[in-house]
Amino acid sequence: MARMSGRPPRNEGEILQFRFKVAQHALALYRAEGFDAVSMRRLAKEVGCAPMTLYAHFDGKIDILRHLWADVLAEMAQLVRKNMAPIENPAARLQMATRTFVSYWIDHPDHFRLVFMSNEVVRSDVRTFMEDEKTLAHFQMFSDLVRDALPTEGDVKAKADTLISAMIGIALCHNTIRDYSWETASIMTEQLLGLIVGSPGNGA
Amino acid sequence: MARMSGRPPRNEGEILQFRFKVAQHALALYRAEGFDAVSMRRLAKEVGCAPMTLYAHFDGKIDILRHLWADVLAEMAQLVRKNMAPIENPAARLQMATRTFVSYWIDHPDHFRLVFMSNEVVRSDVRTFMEDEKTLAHFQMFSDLVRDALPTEGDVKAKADTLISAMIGIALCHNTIRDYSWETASIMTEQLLGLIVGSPGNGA
DNA sequence: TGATTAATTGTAACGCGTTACTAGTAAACT
DNA sequence: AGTTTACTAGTAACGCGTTACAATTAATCA
Repeated sequence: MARMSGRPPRNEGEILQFRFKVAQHALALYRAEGFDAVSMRRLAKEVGCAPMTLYAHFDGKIDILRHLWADVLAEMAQLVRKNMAPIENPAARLQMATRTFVSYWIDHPDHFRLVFMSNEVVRSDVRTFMEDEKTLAHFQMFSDLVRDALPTEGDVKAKADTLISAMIGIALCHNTIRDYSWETASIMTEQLLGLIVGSPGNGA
Repeated sequence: MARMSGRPPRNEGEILQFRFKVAQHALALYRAEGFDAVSMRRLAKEVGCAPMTLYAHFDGKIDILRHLWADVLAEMAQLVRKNMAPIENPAARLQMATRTFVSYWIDHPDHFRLVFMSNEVVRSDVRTFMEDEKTLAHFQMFSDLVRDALPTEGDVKAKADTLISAMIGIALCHNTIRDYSWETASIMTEQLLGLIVGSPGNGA
C-alpha cells in the first residue's frame, strides 16, 4: 500500500486560498445583501463552484459564518479603540469602551444576530468561535481595560468576564425582548461600571 | 354590502381552543423529542390538520413558539420560587434566585436556545415575547427581590433590569462561546450580586 | 499512452418554513 | 332546496441546509 502514483493531495496553501476566497465572497454577500443572502447555494454561485464543493472545504454553514463573526468583531473592536483613543483616564476609557460596545450591538441588530444568535451553535462540540488569537484579543482588551481602571488589583479576570457577559446580555435583551420596557442601555452600562470600579467588596 | 347570510365567523372560544390545542401538541412534541421535532409539518400531523391550516391560525412558527417560551419560563420561575421558599433573609433570597436562574439556563441549553436564541425574532415589529401578564410577572419577580434586598430604596428597576440582562448574558456566553475560558458562572453571579447589594454608589 | 488517485461536479433526495392558489366542506341565510 | 359565506384540505412551488452517490475532470505516476 501507500502507492506513489495518482493526483497528489491539494497544496495546503491552495486549501487556505480557497477557504479565504469563499470567506471573502461570503463577507461581501453579507455586507451587500444581509444575512439571508448568505446561503450555501447562493454563495457557491458567487464563488463560481458547485454548491456541494463547499462541503468539501467546510464542515457546514457555521464553519463559514465563523469568518463573518471575526470580521464583525474586528469592526466592533476597531470602533471601540477609535472612541477610546483620545481618552487618557483609565476609568473613563473603560466607560467609553463599555458604552461603545453595547451601543454597537444595539445599533446593529443584524450583526448581533449573526454573531451571538446563530443557531445550531449550542449543540455539538465543534469549536465555534475563536478561530485565531485575533478574535480572542478583542475580548482580552476588556481585561486590560479593567486592570487599568481598578484601584487595587485582583479579580480582574472575573470582573472582565462578568462585564463582557453582562454587556452582551444587555444587547441581547434589547434586541429580542422588545415588549418588556427595559431601562435605557446607557443606564444599565452605568450600573455595570459601578460593579467594576465601585465596591471594594470581595478579594484578598 | 354587509350581507347577513352565509356561515358565521368562528366562535372566539373555538379559535382560542384550537390555538390552545396546537400549543399543547407543540409543547408535548418539544418535551418529548426536542426542538427540531417541532416543525410545522410534523406539528400539523400531530394535531390532525393539514400543515397549511396552521398558517390560518398563527402568523408563523414563532407565533407558535411563543407558547413554548411561556411554558419554559414558567418552569424556570417555579424552580426559582421553590429554591427560595425556605430562605428568609432578603439578600440570601436574591442570591438563591440569581444562582438558580443562571444555573437553569446553563443546565438546559436547549431551553435557552428555544427562548432566547430563536432567530427571526430580531427583525419585524411583531410583538414577540410577553403574550400575557404571567410571562411578564416572571421578570417582575426580580424587581421585588431586588427591592427587598436593597438596604436603601431607589434604582430598583434599573438594578433589576441590569441583573436580568446580565444573568441572561452569562448564560448566553456559557452556552455559545465555549472556546473562551469563562470564569465560573457562580463566580460571575457573585460579582453581580455585589452590584446590587454592594456599593451604595449612585442614587439619592 | 494508460493507470491511478484526488478533486470537483451533477443529480437526486429529504425535510424544513413559507406563499399562492384551487377545490371542497360546513353552516348559516332566503 | 339553493345560495352565500367561512373555513379547511390539498397541491404545487420556491429556496433553504444537508447527505448520498454516480460521473467527470485533473494531475501525477509507470
